[in-house]
Amino acid sequence: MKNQSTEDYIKSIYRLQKEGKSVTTSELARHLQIGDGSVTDMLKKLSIRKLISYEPYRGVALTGAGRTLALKIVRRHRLWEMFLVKYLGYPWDAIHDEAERLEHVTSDELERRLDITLGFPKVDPHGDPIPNSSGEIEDDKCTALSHFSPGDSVRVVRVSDDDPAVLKHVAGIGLALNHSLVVTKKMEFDGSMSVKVGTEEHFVSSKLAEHIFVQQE
Amino acid sequence: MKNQSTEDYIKSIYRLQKEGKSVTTSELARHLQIGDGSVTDMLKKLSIRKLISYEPYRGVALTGAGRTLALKIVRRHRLWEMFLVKYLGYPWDAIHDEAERLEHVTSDELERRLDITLGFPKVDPHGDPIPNSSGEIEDDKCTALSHFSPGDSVRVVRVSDDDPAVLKHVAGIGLALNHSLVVTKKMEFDGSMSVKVGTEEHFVSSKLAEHIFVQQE
DNA sequence: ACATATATTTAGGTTAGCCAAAATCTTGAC
DNA sequence: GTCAAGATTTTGGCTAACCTAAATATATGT
Repeated sequence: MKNQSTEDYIKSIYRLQKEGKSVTTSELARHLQIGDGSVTDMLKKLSIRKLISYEPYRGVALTGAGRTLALKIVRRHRLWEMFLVKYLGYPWDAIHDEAERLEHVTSDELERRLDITLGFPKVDPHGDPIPNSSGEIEDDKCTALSHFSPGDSVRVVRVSDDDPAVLKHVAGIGLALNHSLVVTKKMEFDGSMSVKVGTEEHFVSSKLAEHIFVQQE
Repeated sequence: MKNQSTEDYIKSIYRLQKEGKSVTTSELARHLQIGDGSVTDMLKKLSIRKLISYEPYRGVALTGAGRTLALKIVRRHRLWEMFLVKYLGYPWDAIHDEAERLEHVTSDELERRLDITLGFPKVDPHGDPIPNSSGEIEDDKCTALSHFSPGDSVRVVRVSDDDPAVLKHVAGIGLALNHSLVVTKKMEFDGSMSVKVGTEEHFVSSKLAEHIFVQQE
């Protein structure tokens, strides 16, 4: 489908841009698992359609229209994720790919009705904010767990959905959105820590701690 | 998408085959709104993939695998229709096109969960039977309203979803699935009739009567 | 500043699915 | 049985999105 591909590019550019990475051809190619040459082709087309500004050899940036489209796709993706969990009982580590497909076939009407049925959710099941219908999105004010120290009491606000295995593991140690935990130990040499969830104590590698985002309580 | 197109062809062939029409190239082309030559191309490909048996100049028929695929798509379509009505509050005349898109991006797992959440529905919102997960479908034992005569008391079992306007009109005169009605008059010269729905009397053109399927009570 | 490593673009080629027009087959009237 | 009308297939072409390899631009270390 024409849409499919366009939307994938725009979404990836949005992601990379947001992560602060410079959005280069090769970065995009890696992200989309597509050859560099193919990406260059597509960037030219997206540029003609005014969804991105593209200067050969200088990387790309979303235009206003591009950003609007990106946020629409993100909104649909996250609404679907919410729906999959809330109505179909999916675990939070199995929703990404389904939503990835559904987002591309979602009409304005369907988007609107999903939003209503779900009760206008503000965040998706991983805690990522859902842009509103006007394309505004709140930037989250949370910090990676890895930045905290023993004694700190925090609440889980978001868990990175980059890797389903991380999500599965997080659920496995009894954590979920809005759960509280206390940092009990921190190994300075490798950044790993121990945290107390309820009455249980769990080991958290530094890698894992970078994927769990929290707010201090 | 590769799937998209394949599934559209297979579904159309299934439909035409079921309606008893001979499934010819031109019939398919008209149904799919595609040029005759393009259809010939595609039929050859589908034939190679053993989804249809195709004899040039002689039309096509689904193979076992083709029929299985067709029923899978029909199942997904009708599950989605059910979902759109039951959970998102869509009116029954606005669900066809949405389901048409959703059906192509539905994994086995999603299909399974939809089925469970909906409570294993046997028919979609228009009364069309939903094939089970093994690809078995009940053939409906209903008759067009147009075949009945004054005095007959019948129950609405299915309404053709060919034309959204028909669905809208049927709802407009207070009819829905499982509602009862009595034929009060029939004009022999044009086949139109009057029916009593609850306390109200409504005119039903012969065209309309051919799209409402009922069982005698 | 220069050479080289790396990133990016260009060029040529592929596949899926479509179209329009030309060629060919089938069928029904006579 | 023949022939024209209608249906079907064939042919040549197009676009979107991809690929690989060659060419070119940028960036880096000294």
